[in-house]
Amino acid sequence: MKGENKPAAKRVARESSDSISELTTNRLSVYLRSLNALDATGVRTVSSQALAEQFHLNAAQIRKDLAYFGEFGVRGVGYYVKELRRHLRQILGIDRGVCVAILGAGNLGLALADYPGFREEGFEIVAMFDTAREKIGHRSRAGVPIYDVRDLRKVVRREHIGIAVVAVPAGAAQDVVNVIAAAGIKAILNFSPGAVRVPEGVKLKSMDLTVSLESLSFFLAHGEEAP
Amino acid sequence: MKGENKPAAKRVARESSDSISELTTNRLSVYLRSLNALDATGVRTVSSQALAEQFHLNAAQIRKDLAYFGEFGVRGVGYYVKELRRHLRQILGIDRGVCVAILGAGNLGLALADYPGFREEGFEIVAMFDTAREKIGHRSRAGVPIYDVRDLRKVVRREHIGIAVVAVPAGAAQDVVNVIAAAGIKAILNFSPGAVRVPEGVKLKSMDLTVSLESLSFFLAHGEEAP
DNA sequence: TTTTGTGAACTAGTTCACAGCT
DNA sequence: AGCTGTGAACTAGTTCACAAAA
Repeated sequence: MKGENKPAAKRVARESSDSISELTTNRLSVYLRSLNALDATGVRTVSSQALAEQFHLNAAQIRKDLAYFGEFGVRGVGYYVKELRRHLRQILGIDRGVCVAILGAGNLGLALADYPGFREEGFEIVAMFDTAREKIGHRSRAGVPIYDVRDLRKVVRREHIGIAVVAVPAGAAQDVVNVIAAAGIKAILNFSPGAVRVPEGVKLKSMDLTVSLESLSFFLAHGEEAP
Repeated sequence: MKGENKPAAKRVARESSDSISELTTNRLSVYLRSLNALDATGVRTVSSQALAEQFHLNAAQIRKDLAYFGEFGVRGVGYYVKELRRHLRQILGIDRGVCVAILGAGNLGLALADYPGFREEGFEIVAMFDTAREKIGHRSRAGVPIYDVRDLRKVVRREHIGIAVVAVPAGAAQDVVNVIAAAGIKAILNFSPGAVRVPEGVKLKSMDLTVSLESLSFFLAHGEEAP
C-alpha cells in the first residue's frame, strides 16, 4: 500500500523547522550561489542533474532538499532559475536584507566588515563593537562604525541587528557571547576557537580556523600512503 | 631531551585513513583544544564523561573517536591529559609544525596571516602570495613576506609548504586553486564562495562565510515562531 | 569501585528507482 | 520524450549498554 494522502497544497510555511538539518540549509545556500551565476548569464531553466554535476552531488539529494519547501520544479523541464532563486532567497530569509553586527574590531573583524561577498547576498554589516577606547568612534575602511560594546543592546534595537559575528580573542569569546545573547540576538557566527556555550533558543555556528587547518593536517599526515 | 618513552600502542599507523570521517578529525581537534586548556591549568587526568560535558557531546562518541587510534585511556582513571595531548598532536600531524601559505594579500588574507591562534597550535604562516605589484615584496604587519604568485612553486619547495589558504576574490578562486594544485600542494583551505574543483588526491576544505550567514538567517526566519 | 573499549541497536542522511506530470 | 517528487533501500554516524581492566 502506498500513501495516497497527498498534501493538499504546497507546503507553505514549515513550522518546527528543526526537522530540516543544517546540512540541508547549507546546501540550499550553495544552490543559491549557483542560481545567481546562472541567472547572471541568462540561463532560464536548470535541472537537478545539471546542478548536481556542478558540485559533486547527487541529483535526488537536490530534489529532496528543494521538495521540503514546496514543488518548485516542472516535470520534464526542471526548475526556472529566476523563480527558484527567488524562492531560495525567501526560504533563507535574505529577501528582505539581514542586519549584521561584528564584535571585535581587530584584524579579522575589520576584514570581515569590509568583505564584499556579504552585501552582495543581502547581508548588511551595520555596526562593529569593541572595548578599546582608541577604536570606538572610528570606522572600518568601508565605513562601518565602531561602537562601545556597552552600547550593544541600544544599537541592536536601533539597527534591527539579527546576527552577530564574534571575532574577538579566544579568552573573551564566552563573555562576548553572553553579552550578545543578553542583548536579545538569536544567531551568532563565531570565529573564536574552543567551546562556547549559548542559552537555549540561540543558534551558534562556529567557524574554527584551527580545527579546519588541523583537519587538513590530518589528511596530509594520513591520507597519502598510496599514489 | 624530552620523553623518549612510549613503546606500545596497539594500532600504530592507520593506513587507508579515508575510513576516518572528517567529523571525527574535527572533533579530535576540538578535544585537543580542551586538553591544552586542562594541561595549562595543571589537570592530570580527564574522563570521557568530563570532556563530553564541556561540549555537548556523548561520552561514548569521544571514546570511539580516540579508540580509532589506540588505547589511550586507563580504565577506572580516564585519560592522562599530557599523554593524550601528545598523541592527538601526533595523530593530527602538528607535532612537527606545518608550514602554511596564504594566497591573496587582501584584507582577509592579511588578517589570517597575523591570526595568533595558528602559530599557537603548530602552524606557521611562512608566505603570502598576490598578483598586485604594489603588494609583492612587502610584508604583513607581523612580518609574513608577500611573494608573486608566479614564484609559488619555488617558494613552496623552499619553505616546505604543506597547506595553502585561499583568500582571493570569488572570481579568481578556481584559477588560484589550479595553480596551487600544480605546485604540488595537497591540502587547501578555501575562503572563497562557490563551487571549486580540485584534482584527485588534493583535499579541499571550504569555509564559506556566506553559507554560514545564510544558514543562520534560515534559523532566524524559521526557528522562532513562538514569540 | 570507576571508567574504558566496543559490539549491538538506533538515528540521521544519502542514493536508488520508479510513478506520475508536462 | 524528459524531469520532478518521493517511498524504499542503503550507508554513515551516534548512542546504548555491558564486559573487562585498573
